Amino acid sequence: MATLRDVAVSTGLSPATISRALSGARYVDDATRARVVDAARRLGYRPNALARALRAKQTMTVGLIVPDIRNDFYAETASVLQGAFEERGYRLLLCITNNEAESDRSYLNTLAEFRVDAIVYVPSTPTGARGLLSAPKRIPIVELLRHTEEGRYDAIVSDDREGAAALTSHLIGLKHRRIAMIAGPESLSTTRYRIAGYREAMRAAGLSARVERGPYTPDHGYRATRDLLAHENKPTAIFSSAGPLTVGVLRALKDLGVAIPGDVSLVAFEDPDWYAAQNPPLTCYALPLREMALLAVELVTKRLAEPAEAERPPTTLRFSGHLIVRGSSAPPSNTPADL
Amino acid sequence: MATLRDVAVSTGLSPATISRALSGARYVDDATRARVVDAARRLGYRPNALARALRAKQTMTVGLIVPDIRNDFYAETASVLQGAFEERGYRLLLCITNNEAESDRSYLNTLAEFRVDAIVYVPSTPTGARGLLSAPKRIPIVELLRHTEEGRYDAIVSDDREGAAALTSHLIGLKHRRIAMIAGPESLSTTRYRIAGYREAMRAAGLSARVERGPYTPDHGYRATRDLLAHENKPTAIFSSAGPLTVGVLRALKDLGVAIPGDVSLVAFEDPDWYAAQNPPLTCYALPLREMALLAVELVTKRLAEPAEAERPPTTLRFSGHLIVRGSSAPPSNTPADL
DNA sequence: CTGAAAGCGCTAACAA
DNA sequence: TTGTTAGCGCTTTCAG
Repeated sequence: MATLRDVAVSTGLSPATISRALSGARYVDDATRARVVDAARRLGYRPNALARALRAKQTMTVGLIVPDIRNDFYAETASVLQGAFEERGYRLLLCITNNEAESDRSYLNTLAEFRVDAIVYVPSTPTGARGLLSAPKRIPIVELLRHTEEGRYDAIVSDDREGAAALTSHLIGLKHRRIAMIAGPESLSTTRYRIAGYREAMRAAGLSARVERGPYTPDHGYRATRDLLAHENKPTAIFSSAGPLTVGVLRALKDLGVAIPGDVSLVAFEDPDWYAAQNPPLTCYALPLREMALLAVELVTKRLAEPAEAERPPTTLRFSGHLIVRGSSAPPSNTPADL
Repeated sequence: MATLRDVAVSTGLSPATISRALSGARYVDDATRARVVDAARRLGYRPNALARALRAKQTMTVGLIVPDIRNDFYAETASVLQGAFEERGYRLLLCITNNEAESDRSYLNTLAEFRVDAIVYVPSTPTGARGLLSAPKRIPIVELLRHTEEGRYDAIVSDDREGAAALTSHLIGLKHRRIAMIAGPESLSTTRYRIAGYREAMRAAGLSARVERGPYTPDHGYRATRDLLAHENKPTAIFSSAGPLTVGVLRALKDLGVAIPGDVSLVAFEDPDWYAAQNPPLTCYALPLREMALLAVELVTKRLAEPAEAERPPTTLRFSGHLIVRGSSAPPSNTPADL
């Protein structure tokens, strides 16, 4: 691989001049630059980003830690982040934790070793980036979508409580009384808030809650649904709190021959593309994912660019989504709603 | 940020010893190592991966270039790759091209500058990694899922032609005669092969083909479907050649009040989770994505590890998927199939 | 088993 | 405008 020195030798100039000609725009004779650029091309020279980063003390790389890239929720987020950072000249180092707390710790450290300029972090732990405590240098971290107990970092989160309450209230408004929720693991902040919102809405209506906890997988959605419908007093409505769960719920309802919304109403958190394409399309609570991700980029680049920003205390921004009523929710069959 | 030298000073040892104690396992006294490890922890020392890579001439980083991470097809692939490379100690640098050829070129070069040890590349151009031609050093590249004209790299691809033919033949077997295909842009190898497979099956049955080309987006799927159903001689079956297209197709059919499979049968390429959860579940052609991705990792690490492998000529491996018949395909209503 | 010295490829003072 | 020098943080001979 050709180095800057090779270009220097081949042109009879000094390395410094090559460097200036190729990156530092100023102080180079036009003719010289032309000669350099030409030689560089001929030699197939590619600057070594590592060496450059080592000198410059910045890698132009941002670490992204997400729980699961197959989940549209995070895929959409990653996609937006990648595009926005790309525009600003940053690369993205992707880490996938599968919702495992131990992975969080390990990736956070790996990213620190790689000297990423910043980290966008969707935490899978209640405790957060404390595994980084070793690193004295404060590397900007923004927590996205989920957040941790300690308020040491910027956080951009959704109002999960409100969303869950909105979905639940919608069902209650349709006169459902036995509404079950299928939730994720309680170690995650989103899960806790969604459960809280659901419980509050139920309590306010004098109804008793029923929550099925488990991992954020189709399997859990499937099993929970079958469990819920296996017993007496089965729910007339189900609230699925995440995309992967919904996949399982739908499969289970199909396998059981349960009609939506005829036998059971279904509402869900988030709004991946395919929800609207369902038959019937799913009532859901949609979050402004794109805006949230873009704000994360904004926040990070601001902290990176302005030294003064580095010391500003961390802020938490909370975004609201909105309820989208579609065909999957209707009054329970034996209790017509008075519309 | 603490450096190796800081640890050296703090222990009264030399940098060389610290380095050996922390990475090079051999030739260090146990007591010394303990002292070093302790000091390192106390100082919050994190080795600088950049400096290490610069010296070692390997970054332990693999570049991944995919067209669209929101597409389950690539999300699943990325997820498997990330896990497998992680296990082998490699990080993943993620690039998303949005199916734009120019992005391919630019990312390929960025990755070269970053001195990634290898690249897993899902190409969005017909020409391929020729934008890398500048780099004399041969960096291992494996083309995944799609491939390019030049056979200069290892390639792991699916038998798209066979898959498309299988889906089409399935519909023909059900006695459909007007079968339309909704396809992607012809610049992509997958598109060309899928179209070819479809055309061949149609021709073999003496039927005339109808292909709607466009970008791999729900929008294109939506518009194409509406177009197809707007005219006389509308198709009795639709073949959607990718997940994002299917989202649009389903939405259009719903908006038009067209029943599946009553009015129109629908079959699709690939098999994201939610296909099976559809109502009716979608007949599709599923590819062994996981196996393909794992093989890519295998191939890359082999080339990386064994110097002899570096010179082995590139191979192309083609994987077959299998047809999964589900509820979305049935005989056309006015022409009952003789089963 | 440990230390000294050199250098990976680049950039940024400082001189010329 | 161009060249010289030093050094980012690490590993790796080569001596001791």
